[in-house]
Amino acid sequence: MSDGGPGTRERLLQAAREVVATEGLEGLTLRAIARRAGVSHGAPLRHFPTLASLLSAVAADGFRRLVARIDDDLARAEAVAAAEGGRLDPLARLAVAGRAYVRFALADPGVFAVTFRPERVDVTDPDYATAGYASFQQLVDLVTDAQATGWMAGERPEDVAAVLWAHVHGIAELALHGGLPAVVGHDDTERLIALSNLVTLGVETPPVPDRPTDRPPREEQR
Amino acid sequence: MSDGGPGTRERLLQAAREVVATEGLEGLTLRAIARRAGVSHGAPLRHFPTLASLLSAVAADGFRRLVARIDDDLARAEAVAAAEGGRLDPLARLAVAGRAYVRFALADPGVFAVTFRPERVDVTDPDYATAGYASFQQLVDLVTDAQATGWMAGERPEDVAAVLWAHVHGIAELALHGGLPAVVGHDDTERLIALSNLVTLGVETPPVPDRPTDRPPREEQR
DNA sequence: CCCGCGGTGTTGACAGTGTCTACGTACCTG
DNA sequence: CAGGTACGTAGACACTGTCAACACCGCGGG
Repeated sequence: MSDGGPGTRERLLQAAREVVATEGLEGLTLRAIARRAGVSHGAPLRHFPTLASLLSAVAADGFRRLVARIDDDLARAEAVAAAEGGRLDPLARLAVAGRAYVRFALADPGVFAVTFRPERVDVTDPDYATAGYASFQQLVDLVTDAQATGWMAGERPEDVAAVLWAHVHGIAELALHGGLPAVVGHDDTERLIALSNLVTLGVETPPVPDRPTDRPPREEQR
Repeated sequence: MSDGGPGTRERLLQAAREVVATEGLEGLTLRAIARRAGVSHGAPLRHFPTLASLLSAVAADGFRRLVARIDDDLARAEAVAAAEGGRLDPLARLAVAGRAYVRFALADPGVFAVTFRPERVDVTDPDYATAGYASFQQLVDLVTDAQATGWMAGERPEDVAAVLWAHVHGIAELALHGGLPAVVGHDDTERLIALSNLVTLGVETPPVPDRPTDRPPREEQR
């Protein structure tokens, strides 16, 4: 047998990402995933007991990519600050993490939507739960650092982290599905992110250079 | 004409609210609504061209009740302040409105969930759009008042309102579907609301007395 | 050898969904 | 009284997720 292609299980996960990217949440159906992966409509059930568990696997992977993206943006912003002979304030780091969260949501809206839609995902899936917990813990650590400077000192870091997460998540959902132009008159998400960070943290968002591999150098095609 | 009960159209809307309250978003199906209303599965389509448009009507009504609830809580908090010989700061009014928003979400989770789920609602429905716009405008007015005191002066009030709305909405979604205990270790939503207001507005949330008619005696028009 | 056997995939069911169409009725108006 | 219109029903259609039955295929043990 040729080991050239990935296993069917991986192909199913990739097919799910492609379907949600092109057809949206509505079209994210078990049979559509099977069609995209080139297998029969019953084949996915040999690898996942149910559709929700397949989507949970996609979501857990999304959590892990989110954590990596935030870490990467933090390192990137820190490098900029170091080049100017300084270091990033803990509040500034929180601001960078918040922007990275929203950017991640905008870069992969389908996976992001699946991840936080409890009616599509099996929230009791252990892999999903631990990946989500790790993502939350990343934020708690940033909050703990910030509290050392006196900001929101005395509050439980988990509570502060939950509030900040809710705020940033609300911004992401507004940018994704809220119809920004209809409600605000423009669609400058970056401005709303900066304003959100200013309101919650009282801090300007530090610059983060665009990553070279963010989008393959393909111009929009016709 | 109208003699015995409400018209079929009203019965359908009420049935939709009951179904989502008891069966959740998953069970909110056209045929389930029809069954609950005691009509055949095709009858709803005589009043609404599609399921999404029926849910849009439910959502638009939800928007109007939300506006009324926030106005009511504002008046209530203002009365408390007046009894103590003072008046509410504009930032304090924003805090009261934010708490009212979350409380509304918790009081009617089903309707709230439907209202902000674009895949269930027809967002182009004119009634839905104008009701949603009115709700947003209520917030913009509160923000404009607060800006007169110097807070976030110079920012477009629509932008500030959008950010605050996203924050409060994120808190509501976290409280509803985020599994607060799993992520934070307790389920004290009031504390998270207060903390959110403290972070965004730098202000303690003023007290709002519980309304006596919070769950009104479900009176039917007869 | 071949025999079973577990992993994998296919096919065909089944109940349930939203929506469309055909049909019936009851009521109001000209 | 005739006719049209609003409303409700029943049946179909193409979907969906899930399950059961069947087929293939690489193996290890009699």
